[in-house]
Amino acid sequence: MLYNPIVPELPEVETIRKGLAAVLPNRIVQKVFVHDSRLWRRTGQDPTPALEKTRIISVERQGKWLFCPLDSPHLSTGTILAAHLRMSGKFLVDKTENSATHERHDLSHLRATLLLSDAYRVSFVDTRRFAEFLIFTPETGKTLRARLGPDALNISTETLFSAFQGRKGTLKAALCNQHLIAGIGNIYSDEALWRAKMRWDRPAGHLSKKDAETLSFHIRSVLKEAIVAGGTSAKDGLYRGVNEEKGWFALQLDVYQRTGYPCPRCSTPIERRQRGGSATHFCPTCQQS
DNA sequence: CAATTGACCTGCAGGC
DNA sequence: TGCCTGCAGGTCAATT
Repeated sequence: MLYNPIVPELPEVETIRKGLAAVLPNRIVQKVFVHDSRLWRRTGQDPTPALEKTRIISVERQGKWLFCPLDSPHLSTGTILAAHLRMSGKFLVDKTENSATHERHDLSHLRATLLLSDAYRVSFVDTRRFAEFLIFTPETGKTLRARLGPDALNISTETLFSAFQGRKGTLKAALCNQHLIAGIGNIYSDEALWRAKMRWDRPAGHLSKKDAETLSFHIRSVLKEAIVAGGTSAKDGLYRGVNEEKGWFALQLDVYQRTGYPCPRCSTPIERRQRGGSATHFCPTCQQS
């Protein structure tokens, strides 16, 4: 059986955000257990004590980041708890009196547990230990937020066009560059380029307005369709929603991890190129613009 | 400044 | 059976 770890990108993070947003807002963090201090490596400090007795205001998302604004008399106004799932981070939400969830799930990579009011429990599992948590104030988070590009979900022609202007790297690299546009990774860059019939190795800076219109349309539509499907999970893959549910967008993928299969448009076998640490999938025949 | 490469991690498939 | 290698890839620091 093929092992296909599916890494969370915008649609997967958005699906998780919705799941968390159904429970977290207005609940109080009663207790925090951090089982792996590497989770906080960016600041090097475990802010667990400061988190307790705070109220979670909402659960928001920009790109692949989750942001939870907090309300506490002990924290300065605007303090935010942020999480990035990186490769394999997963949230599970259940109630403490319902131990079945935890018994069912493999918790050997449990990294943190948050106990909330009304007996809700949020478990954070991360096999590969790339995920990170971060607490920042508007002041300390300025750099992070400023370096993050506009969210890809509703990216406009104008925004895409100006973000790619002057770039000499490939379209693929620009699409995956979170400083330019936030939320797209390896799956959805391949899928958007296939839908737009564009070569992955075109210089990003050469896009015309018309090209930017075409590409931004396909970015928006592939991301929205994937969100409707609940994201992409693979057989035995890593991504799950907060209630352990799989997403079904894998059934709608046209090129990603479909090397050798016929292109849905022209039947040419899909090709694969290694690009740095990741692979690009494309149709050599009908992705020529 | 922009682009590229290696490090960080772990589990599994496939080869021998 | 078990060891070894390659692959999955988001982000950042270091390098070109």
